[in-house]
Amino acid sequence: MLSKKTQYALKALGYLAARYGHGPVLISEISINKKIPIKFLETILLELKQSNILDSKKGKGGGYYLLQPPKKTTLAQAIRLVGGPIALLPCVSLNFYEKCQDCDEATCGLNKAMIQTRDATLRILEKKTLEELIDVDQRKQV
Amino acid sequence: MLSKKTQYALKALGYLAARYGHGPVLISEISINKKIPIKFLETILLELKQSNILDSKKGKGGGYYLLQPPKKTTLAQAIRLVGGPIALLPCVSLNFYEKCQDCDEATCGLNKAMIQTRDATLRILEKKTLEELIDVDQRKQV
DNA sequence: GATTAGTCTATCAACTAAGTAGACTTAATT
DNA sequence: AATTAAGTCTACTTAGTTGATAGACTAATC
Repeated sequence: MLSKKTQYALKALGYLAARYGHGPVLISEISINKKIPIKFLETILLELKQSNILDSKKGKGGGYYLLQPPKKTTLAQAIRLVGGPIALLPCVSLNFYEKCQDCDEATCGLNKAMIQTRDATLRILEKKTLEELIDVDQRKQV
Repeated sequence: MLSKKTQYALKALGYLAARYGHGPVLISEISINKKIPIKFLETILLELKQSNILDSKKGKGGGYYLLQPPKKTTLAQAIRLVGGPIALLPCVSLNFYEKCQDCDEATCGLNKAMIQTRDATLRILEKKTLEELIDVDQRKQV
């Protein structure tokens, strides 16, 4: 299961994706529409900004906005930015790898099984982009 | 990523699978071989016992053992016993479902994407059993 | 310069991971 | 039968991480 933070980040990115090209969006607007605690959302958006996927504008008429078209960012990228590992075990994670102390990966059955699930998951998450997060009925707006 | 507890549980079950039919196995033996903190392991095994997948024998010559042949338990079952959700979001979890407050599942793009990854993951985890967790070079013993 | 909105710091609560201490149970030894 | 050793079972404590809240601060616009 993804952390709350990651879940919120995906929802916020989806909301911003629907508004791409239409100027900054208020934190409070995202918070209300996506039911995300506003102070938690602040820190998440700030972190996403520091990852250079978002930018913000201060003052009146300010807010957050996507830097690139939604199509350019895959779900796998988005998850890794805030949430960390996609794999179920550290020893099969591509980006957050840690070696097991107790087993040899060449013979470990658990490792083999988890690599398969990781690959199956990535096959999907690397194809889907932020554009797919836009609700079907809003998609024409983009 | 699975919780530490779930990771440990899978490793312990794998160890017990390799010893299935050969009497009780000491907690301390599993702890040493699988590098799991012994007191943490105790609580995990106890919980697994209460799920009726393991049983234990107290006193001298005691220990834990699998109740059923390793083949009978899938990895999906094992993970759910201790770790909970396999899905990446609550709103796509079969066994730990929670409705999102902010979206309609019929139109939500995130929901759709995550259902696909859940199904891909389950397709694998429901085929693999505890038998596959036995190290290749030990498998003949069973 | 007043208002609006993002940024930063500090704090708190809940949960997970892990360790400590001891009680209870069984089997072997005497 | 009593003792002892080998094991699980139960309760409590601590450290670290995650989730969530509050308030002061900074920057941009009007």
